[in-house]
Amino acid sequence: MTTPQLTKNQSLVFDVLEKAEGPLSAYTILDKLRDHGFRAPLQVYRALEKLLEYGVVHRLESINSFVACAHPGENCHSHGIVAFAICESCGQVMEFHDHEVDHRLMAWVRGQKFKPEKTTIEIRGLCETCAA
Amino acid sequence: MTTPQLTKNQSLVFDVLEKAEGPLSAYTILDKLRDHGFRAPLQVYRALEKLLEYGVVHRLESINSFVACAHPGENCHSHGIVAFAICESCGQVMEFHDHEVDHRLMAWVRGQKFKPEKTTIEIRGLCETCAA
DNA sequence: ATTGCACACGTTATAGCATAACGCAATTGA
DNA sequence: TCAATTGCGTTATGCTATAACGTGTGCAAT
Ligand SMILES: [Zn+2]
Ligand SMILES: [Zn+2]
Ligand SMILES: [Zn+2]
Ligand SMILES: [Zn+2]
Repeated sequence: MTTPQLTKNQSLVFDVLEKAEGPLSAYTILDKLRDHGFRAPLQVYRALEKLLEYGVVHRLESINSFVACAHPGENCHSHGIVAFAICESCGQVMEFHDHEVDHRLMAWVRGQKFKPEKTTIEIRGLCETCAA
Repeated sequence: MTTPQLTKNQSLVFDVLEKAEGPLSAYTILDKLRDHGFRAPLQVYRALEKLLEYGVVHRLESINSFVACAHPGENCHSHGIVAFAICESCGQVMEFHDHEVDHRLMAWVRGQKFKPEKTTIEIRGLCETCAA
């Protein structure tokens, strides 16, 4: 899927996420955009829905937050499963792909005749700096 | 860690989860226990906190729900990372462990000097029955 | 040109998930 | 006995997400 031209709200939300140091909750994004006319959560959630669809933003299920894709330009949807390491102290997120992990997980679910749609891999812990 | 004797509330919550067909939200558990005197969400969340600590219940981050461990008797914490396949149609959950997946993920984070604490792997999709 | 449709947007209200803060009672162990 | 710990009950609050309604705009088919 190619990323279409973003609408005004989508651009605003994406810019906030791109400039952020780490993942943001929808309500944090809302607060950062009040000066730009945002008044309600739905304005954020509707933009996020599209950005997720385009693959330029990821949702971190374990912390109810959103982060800009770390691979600008590429289409993250084509990399297979995306995994995240999330520092619980500073919020920094590392994003990576591992085909062997994909392969093992998909082999297992196929063996169960399970049809996968969306996979979440999130490792919470401490980044190098915060663990020191 | 060995599982201590459960308190009354912990037993009630655990029994509800064990008898359930699939994962339940905390508020669903609350509703099922109103006849037993439960009145407030905290009664459920406090019991869940302990059950998670003992490893007899798992939290499914992607659907804000809780499920009894599929490996009664064993201590699930000792199996390394636990992965779940969650049917989005019927709610059925399959739980499994894969040491190779653990190994790859842990090797990657070690390479980043990241110190992992808790890992979530959740595959949402359709089970064999629902995909037919 | 008019109609119909798709889509983004704005607003209000509501639903669903989780914890803070207080106090009380029972247990334990010094 | 006294202090510390743990579980429990209650009230209130905060955070996350969506339902339902209406508006306006652009565009294609008639
Ligand atoms: Zn990405
Ligand atoms: Zn950190
Ligand atoms: Zn388990
Ligand atoms: Zn199913």
